[in-house]
Parts: sequence; C-alpha cells; structure tokens
Amino acid sequence: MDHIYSFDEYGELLPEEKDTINQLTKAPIESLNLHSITVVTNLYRAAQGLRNKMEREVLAKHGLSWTSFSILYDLWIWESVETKKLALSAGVSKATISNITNTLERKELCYRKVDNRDRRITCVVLTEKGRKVMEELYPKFHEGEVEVVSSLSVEEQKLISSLLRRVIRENNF
Amino acid sequence: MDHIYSFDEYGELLPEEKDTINQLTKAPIESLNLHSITVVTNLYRAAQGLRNKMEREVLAKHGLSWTSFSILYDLWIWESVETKKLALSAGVSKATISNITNTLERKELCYRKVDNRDRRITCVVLTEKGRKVMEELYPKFHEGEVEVVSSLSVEEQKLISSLLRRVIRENNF
DNA sequence: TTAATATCGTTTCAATGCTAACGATTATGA
DNA sequence: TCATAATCGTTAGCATTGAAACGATATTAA
Repeated sequence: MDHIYSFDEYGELLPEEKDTINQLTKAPIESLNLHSITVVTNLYRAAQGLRNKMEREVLAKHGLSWTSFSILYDLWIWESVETKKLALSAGVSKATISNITNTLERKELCYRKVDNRDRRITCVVLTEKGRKVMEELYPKFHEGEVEVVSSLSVEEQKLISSLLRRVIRENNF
Repeated sequence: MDHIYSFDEYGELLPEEKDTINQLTKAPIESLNLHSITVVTNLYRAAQGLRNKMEREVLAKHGLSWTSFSILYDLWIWESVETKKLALSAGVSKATISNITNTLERKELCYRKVDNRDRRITCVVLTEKGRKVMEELYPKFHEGEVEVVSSLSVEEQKLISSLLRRVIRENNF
C-alpha cells in the first residue's frame, strides 16, 4: 500500500460523475438515489482504510491479515470453534478458512481437532503460542480501534453503531 | 460464500468476550473502550456484507470483483486514469491495479496507454466493450446500493454519511 | 552535463479468497 | 435396513492482494 486518499475530496458525487451517469445510462439522474450512493461509498472507504491501517500498523509485525486476526480472536475467546462458524463470523467462505487455518497451523498458532460426536466437523483450537500472540497483539489492535473512531464523541459512536447494526440486521449480513 | 450471519447476535461484546479479554490481557476491562470496539466491528461487518452481496448478486454475472468494478467505474467517469490514481481511489496497492488491469485487458474491457509527456505514467482507458458492460451493470449496482441502506431514512442516511466522512477525513483514509 | 535521487508501473512470490467438485460422515425415509 | 439426501471440510483452479525488488523514466543538484 502506498497511501490512501479520497479520489473525490468530498465523499459525495462530483458534477462529472453525475453528468456521466446521466449521459451514459438509460436511468436519468433524477432516479438515482444520491444518498444511498454516498452511504455505500463512505462505508466501504472507511472499512477499507480501517483494514489497511490495522494490517500495516498492528498485524504486519506477525504477518497476519485482518481475517487471520479475526479467526485468532474467535479462537481466543471461544477456545475451540468449528470451521463453518469461523467462516460465518469472518464473512468469508469455508475454503478461505481452510486455507488460512493451514497458514496458521504452519505458524503453530492453532491446530485442527476432529469432533468425536460428529466426525464431519473439524474444530480449530488455539495453541499456547497463539494465545501469547493474541495477548501481545490485542491491546495494540484495541488502541487502533480507539484511534480510528476518536474523532467521534461517545454519543456519535453509539449512534453510528446503531445505524450500522440496522443495516446489518436488515440485510442479514 | 455460504451465508453470512452475526457471530454475536447483538453487534456488541458478549459477556464471554469481556471476561476473556479481561482475563487474558494485561489491560483490565475498565480500560477497554467498548464503544470503539462496537463501531469498528459493525463498520467492518457492514462493509464486508455489502461487498459480498454486490459481488454475488450483481458482479458475478460478469466475473468482476468489487475492486475490478470500482476501477471500471473510475474509467467510465474519467475516460482515462493513471494507474497510481486508480490505486489511491480503490484503496489498494499499485501491484493490485497492475494485476487487475491485466485481467480486464484479457477480457477486453480496458487497455493501457503510455503517457507521452511522462513516459513513466501509464493511463488505463475503457474500451467500447467496457462501456457497454458498465451501462448494463451500473443500474443494477445502484439498485443494490439503494436496497442495502433502504432501512434507513434519508435523514439517517445523511447522518451516517457525515459520521463516516469524519472518520475518513481524520484518518486520511 | 552528469551523477544522484525520486517516481512510476511491473514482476515475483506467497497468502488470501471464491466457486465448484469432491470424499467422508450423518440424517432421513421408505 | 438401505438407499437417498444433507452437511461438513478439503482440494483444485483461478483471481485478487501486498511487500519487496526491479527496470525505465524524470527530476534535482552539483
């Protein structure tokens, strides 16, 4: 990553964009919901920036991606988690969890364990080494979390969380 | 992707999580900023869900990723864009743009053009075929945008946009 | 002018990520 | 019981992603 900035300075549609969309689609500008576009644009940019910042400033030290870290976090909290649940939690496919688990196993941060009651299920378990990494990394990750939203007041943080939560709920994200 | 759901049903820290974090880090629970955690968690989940939904419901038809689409969008609006600007706009590295441009070129949706004034710079240009794809895809993408935030009122959409924009600004995302 | 520096895009290599197909296991139903 | 269906994790194949190294070009400084 070189550096991230806003392609459009304002986080809203520029006149050029409106013109182009108006000219080049059958849908005239009147039928475009500009507020929806703005929400989606800013939502994705904020999340992308968040991920890049964390991977660069916190996770790079241990060569972990955002998703790897989120898997380790789940294991840290829940001790042992099924592959499928890890996928649902992280919002990625089972195949991705399988691949990342391989990488984490190679780093000796976790290991697989077949469920005895249902042998189709594989549980992933944190190793002692994995636990130590989380103990070291989590406080720094949390610092980053605080920093990223520090420009918002506590009330605004509650507000944006409740709005985001509604989006998540309504879309079954 | 199988299906996405909230690992924690509430979008907030569960008692188990608080306990674990409290026990396993040197940082006691009092020093954790729970609101920051909630904002970051919900922000990333919403964005992840958004991306997955769009790739699945709109972009899969043409085998495009979110990033590929965002590049095509920039080209659609601006005709011709430098590689570096595309990277900054999409929030990915130059290398990623280079790779994706290769794929898009293979699909004949764009082509490269060396800048005559500064031969270090490569501009990427949309082809006629690429323009047609965007004309077909953009209205559907926009439908998705509207749908995703449809549970929020216009006032709430303005509000969340302005909050997100402040996060973006303050972090130089 | 010329050497040093900076900038830009590509390449290399490994990890992440998805879809589809697969093999193993469990559940269901006739 | 036994065939069928459903569920789970992995594998195969390909695209995406980034860090680092690299070559080409442009800028700066001496």
